[in-house]
Amino acid sequence: MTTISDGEEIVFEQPCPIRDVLDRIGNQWSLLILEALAPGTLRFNALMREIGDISKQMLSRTLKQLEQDGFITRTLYPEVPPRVEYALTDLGRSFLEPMQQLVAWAESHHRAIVEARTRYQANPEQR
Amino acid sequence: MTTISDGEEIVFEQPCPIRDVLDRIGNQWSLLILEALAPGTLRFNALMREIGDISKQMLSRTLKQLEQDGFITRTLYPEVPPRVEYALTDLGRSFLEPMQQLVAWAESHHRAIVEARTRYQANPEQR
DNA sequence: GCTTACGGTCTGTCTTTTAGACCATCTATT
DNA sequence: AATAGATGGTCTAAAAGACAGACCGTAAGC
Repeated sequence: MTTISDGEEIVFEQPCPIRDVLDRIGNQWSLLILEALAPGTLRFNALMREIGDISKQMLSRTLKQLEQDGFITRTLYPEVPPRVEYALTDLGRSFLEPMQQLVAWAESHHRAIVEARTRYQANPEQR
Repeated sequence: MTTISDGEEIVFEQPCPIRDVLDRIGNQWSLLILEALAPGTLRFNALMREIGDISKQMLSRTLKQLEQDGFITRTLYPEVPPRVEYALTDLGRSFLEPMQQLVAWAESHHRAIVEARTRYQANPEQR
């Protein structure tokens, strides 16, 4: 992400929206979190368990980003121990559709990719 | 990526294909490269110019991955100076469809995301 | 009084990304 | 004749990012 100093304030350049969106959702964790939230609201630790191998830090940070970008809401119930619920917004839900297409593609072409890798490793002569 | 030692050899776990596919195409550069190649074959330096702010190293590395995974082909013409052409395979082209959907979503919801960010920064009190 | 659970933050380490120099060969310019 | 630029990369050192794990305060359960 390029930043240019415009007088006193910092301006974030977003030449094409794709870059901008990719910066956020173009990482493993964001997509996995959105997928985990697709069926419904989840709490912090429930998300951790659902995803399995994400660290607290990355979950916390990614959730913050997703909230910031309007994909999810964060609701804190001031109980003890605290309860925090994360849920998709309309924007987040609208993103599910293209994402599901991607996931579907991944599932149906996974075998082809694995095969391509095997082929690649079997023919190192032409490199 | 989790690895478990299975007796003598190392086994790479790929519990869900989504993780596996995301590992490769779930990064900025891969998607941008595939998008750049969508209209047709391009040479190395042409790709650099097209994408603009990618380093040679990352371009080289990501192209290698994409080739490995069967998304693109690499054709070296042994001339001087050397000419290397990158083109989408059928697999790569088939990926364009879900990707275009994602790009379309990004374009049409970009404004909403930027607005969400602005709102977020305007209301720091509830955090 | 010790452990567990909650939702995180902080720290130090490890990995990835980046910018930029470098390589060999040829053509075009000065 | 010297030099600059283009080709498609690799290499290195520094910056940025991700990770695991310790830590926090409060309260309930044992």
